[in-house]
Amino acid sequence: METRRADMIADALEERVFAGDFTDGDRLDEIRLAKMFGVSRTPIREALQRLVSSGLAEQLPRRGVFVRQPGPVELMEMFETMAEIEGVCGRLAASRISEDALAVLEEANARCQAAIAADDADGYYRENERFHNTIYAQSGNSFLEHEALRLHRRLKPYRRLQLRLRGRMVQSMAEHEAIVVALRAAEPEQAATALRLHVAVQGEKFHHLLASLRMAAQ
Amino acid sequence: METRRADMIADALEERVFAGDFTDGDRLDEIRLAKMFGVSRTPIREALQRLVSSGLAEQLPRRGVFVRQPGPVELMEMFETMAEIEGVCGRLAASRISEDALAVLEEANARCQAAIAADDADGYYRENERFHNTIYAQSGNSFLEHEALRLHRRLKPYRRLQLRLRGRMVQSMAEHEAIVVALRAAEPEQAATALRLHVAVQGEKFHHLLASLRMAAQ
DNA sequence: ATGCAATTTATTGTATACAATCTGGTTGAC
DNA sequence: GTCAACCAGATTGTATACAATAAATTGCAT
Repeated sequence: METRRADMIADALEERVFAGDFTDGDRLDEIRLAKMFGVSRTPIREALQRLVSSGLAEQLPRRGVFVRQPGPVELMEMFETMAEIEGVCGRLAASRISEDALAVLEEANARCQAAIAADDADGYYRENERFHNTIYAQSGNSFLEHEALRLHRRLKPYRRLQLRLRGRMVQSMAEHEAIVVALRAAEPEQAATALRLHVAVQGEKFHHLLASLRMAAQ
Repeated sequence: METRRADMIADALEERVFAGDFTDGDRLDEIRLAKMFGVSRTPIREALQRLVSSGLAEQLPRRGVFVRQPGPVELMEMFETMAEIEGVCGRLAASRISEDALAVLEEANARCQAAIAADDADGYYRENERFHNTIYAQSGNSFLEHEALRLHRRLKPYRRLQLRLRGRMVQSMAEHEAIVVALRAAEPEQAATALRLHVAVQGEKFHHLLASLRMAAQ
């Protein structure tokens, strides 16, 4: 349970950054935020430090902290890194995954299919996340798992966007199937490649999305 | 330049944790530290939060922050993760590395050789670090580079220990040579494997070291 | 003597007060 | 008119004061 106000405020601020209430370059004014949350500057400052340490904001000493949304280049880099890390998880999982976990993956995929049929985007996303988290865990390396979860969390808003593209969900499902096949066959390189591609495609799709948004803006 | 006291204190505390002045489970008493550094609790608390966010300490709400040295299992997990990430950097670098960077790698290796001949452990370590940092950078993905640097920094003290094993430095050098060959040949998988093995061996050696230390303790 | 409970003490979390420094604009010299 | 120095206001960084909560100690009953 979160009992520290600073932590609750940090969560709230992260939400609002993701939601776009605060956008890139905005200064996070301590006094303003303090009034906004009805607390003193102290817990605000602690919360801001947490944002900084998780990369959502940047601190210029004696000048303040500014939200720092990643630009297109950094986003692509983050997607590439995520793809590589998921590939690693897959390669390790291929030789370590349990039968139960394989069942969980297949179940998640089945529910994803159902969600597509029902046009339930939230349900799809929830099961999709479950699929990926399971693979992280089955890497058998909890340190790596946590790193993967961290990055996943950071990319969440963007990953989600990309799913809105027409036909992306069915394609994504096909990729999931291929991943399970490789894992069940205990083929490390195949699993790694399948996962790497799966996430890399997400990055590409996202890139296309960005490009089309930019076109639309002109 | 570091002008904020909190940041300087954070650096100092990290040093002392690495040096073993504070060991696993120790509570980092705010008042004690405040007196020790001659400041108030405020900058101490900021510094402690930095330690927590970098994983060197753990915070139990309303109870304090405690240093948290990784145990043998977590250390092996960290080494494995480092090995995988370096492998990834190598694979990406194989198709992206510049001629200049290749020259830097070869120069670093030459200086490593010289340091071995001169029995200069510090020099060896410095050039070794340069070697690895160059590969991170040549992954062409600065986000990945930063992640690699972060982990590297975290493992630094342990990596260093392992070099003290007899014959390890010459073996390590041979591995470096193989890595450069793979990179120059632009062979992604070969480079990835060479780097993965190189770091994985470090983990193994470190494990042996731990085991022998444990034997000696009995 | 031991186990439990109430109180006391110590420590963290938050609020406020003060110091240091950065920003922006104004003034003055050239 | 341009540029630099300086002053006023605002904002961050640090110190201290207060509140809330967890640990420790004492006292009591068994």
